[in-house]
Amino acid sequence: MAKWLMKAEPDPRIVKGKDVKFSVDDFEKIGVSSWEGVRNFEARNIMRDKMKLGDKVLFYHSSCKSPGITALAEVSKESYPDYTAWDPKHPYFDAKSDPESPKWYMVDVKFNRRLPFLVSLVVLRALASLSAPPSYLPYLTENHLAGIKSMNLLNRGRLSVQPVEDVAWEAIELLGEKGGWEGHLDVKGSKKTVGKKGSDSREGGAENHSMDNEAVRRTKESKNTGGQKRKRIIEGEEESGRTVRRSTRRKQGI
DNA sequence: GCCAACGTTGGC
DNA sequence: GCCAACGTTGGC
Repeated sequence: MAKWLMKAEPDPRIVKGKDVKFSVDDFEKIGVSSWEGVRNFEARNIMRDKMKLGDKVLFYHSSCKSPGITALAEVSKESYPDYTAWDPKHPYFDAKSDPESPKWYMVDVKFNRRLPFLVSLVVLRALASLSAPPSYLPYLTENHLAGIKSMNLLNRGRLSVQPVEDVAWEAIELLGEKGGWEGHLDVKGSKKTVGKKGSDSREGGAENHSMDNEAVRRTKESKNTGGQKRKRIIEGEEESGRTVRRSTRRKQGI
């Protein structure tokens, strides 16, 4: 059984007069949701070709105060055309998608359970900067740490539907279940830079002298330093002509 | 609100 | 088929 991570936006955002937010609260309430609105070929291909019934899903909060993994879910229906692309009134309308040969696909995902601890992006980045599992997370193995380091989430920020390795899944599940980094990793560290905008962004105020917070800071400084240019071949398809460009978001399916 | 990263488009 | 320009993503 394969494993995946899927992003959604928990904060309200109006597109074409409709709110496209979809939070873990919404998800839990609704139980099962279609995953419409993905307008990126690689993510689409994963949903269309790879995601199978019963596959496990990490539910991720994106574009919000504390981005991170909030819940576990699973695929409850395999791919079918994303019909929202055909409705001109819909936020995710795409004039290039034709019911006769659908361009965009989606799956249904079923809410399983919340993680007691938010496994935030900040925490994951901080852990990924360590060379060994920290002593305050005794359940975290070297393999887990390696799994975290190689997560698409950390290395390919913009892919909204992405594969997750078994060992990374296990690490996330343990972290979300057990926590244990409080007081060690500066989770509130996602706060704004105090003072000037733009230029020299340090981490907000806090005089963090612990090794762990040092890890957080270092991570932030060395962030996505572009680096390797990658060429990504999206198997199977070249699309021509202009399309709706949104690629990551989705709307709530009510 | 800013802006780096990067996916997509389209001119050549 | 390359690559500059463009527009979006999404963390901060």
